[in-house]
Amino acid sequence: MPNESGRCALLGLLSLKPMCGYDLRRLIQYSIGHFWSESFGQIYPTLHALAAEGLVRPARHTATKGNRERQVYAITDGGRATLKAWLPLPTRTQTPRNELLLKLFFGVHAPPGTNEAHIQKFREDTQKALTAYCQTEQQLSRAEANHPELPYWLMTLRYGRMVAAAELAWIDEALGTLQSPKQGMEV
Amino acid sequence: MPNESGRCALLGLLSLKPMCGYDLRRLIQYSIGHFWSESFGQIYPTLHALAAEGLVRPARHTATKGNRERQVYAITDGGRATLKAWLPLPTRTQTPRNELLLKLFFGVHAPPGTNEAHIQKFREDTQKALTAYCQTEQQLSRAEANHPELPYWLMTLRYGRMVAAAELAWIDEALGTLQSPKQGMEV
DNA sequence: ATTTCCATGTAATGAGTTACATGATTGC
DNA sequence: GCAATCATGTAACTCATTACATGGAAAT
Repeated sequence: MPNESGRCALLGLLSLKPMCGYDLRRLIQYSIGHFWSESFGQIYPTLHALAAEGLVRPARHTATKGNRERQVYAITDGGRATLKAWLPLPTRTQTPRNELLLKLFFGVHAPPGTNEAHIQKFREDTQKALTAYCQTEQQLSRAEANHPELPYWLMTLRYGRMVAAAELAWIDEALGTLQSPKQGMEV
Repeated sequence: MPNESGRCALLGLLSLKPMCGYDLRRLIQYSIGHFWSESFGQIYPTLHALAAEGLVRPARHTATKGNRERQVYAITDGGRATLKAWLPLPTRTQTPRNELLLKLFFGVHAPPGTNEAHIQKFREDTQKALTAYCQTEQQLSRAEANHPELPYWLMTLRYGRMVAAAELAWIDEALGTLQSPKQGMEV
């Protein structure tokens, strides 16, 4: 099967409750958005494919609140089995692509202030992300206090939090280095 | 121009010295491999395109040591200008895709031991990466002690090092959580 | 003898985003 | 009245890996 992880991301979320494509998109951004993303262009065709294979099943076809009709999908037993079978498979790590580090690597050729500006932008983004992680942790801990999956969800949030903290520490160090590049970085 | 960063990665490396596609591939893995990668399928066509635009220029066409002939490319003034113009452009962050965190997020459905095994594998990989960063830092600091770009190179290595250290800390915490999921993670 | 490394290139395949088309409803 | 949100879907396009084809030379 091609793109097994994308399919199983949808299956995993549908194991929580039946949803339509639009719901899935929103939930993805809120829940697993900091380490996974799917666009509409992926979600809708994938849902059709999953339905064709019997891993999800079209549920009610409601026109909630007079809006355009929503096609809700529910996971099937086959879908749950597929999810369970996928979890133990070895994870493949994606080839990294960090444009900030790439530009910094060639930073000697950049006009004055360029590198600093990129890092400052990165600091803002990282700070925002860190704040979001903390907020989500608290909201989730309260709203889903007794949910059996809560510890797993918090684990992934902790990852984001700890990496973001490390990035902020690096940012300060890097800005210091750029002020006096001759000194380099002591090991 | 499509794929500007991939092109500029090659231009940046060619600004160090003229190289053939094979050299570039090797140097990419050694120098920027922990945050950027290019496959042969990208490198060779890109080199042709860059040559057609006059950003690189085919240099000697030698059959070094009796091997198959190597097509060496050198960066041109136009290529240097393109690189310089690209550096200040805003960096775009790639959509993250971390299969380990995805599987952990749905970890409640996994057979016993699955999550632990994934994290253990991640620990080994991260430990190896950390060791590699430290080695490269030392080698580079000695071999290129007076190179004006050394501080920039070390900066990117530091990033890898600090993030890897944070990941190792998270790993230990996460393994602890998996032993007693009821306790969750205190904030 | 056989594997590994050097060296270049193309074709097939797979992802995955963005833009577009459509249209109702809700809030400002 | 207008923008934003809800809702689904397709088409075009970009990006990138993998596999394949070729073949000499060096190392084991």
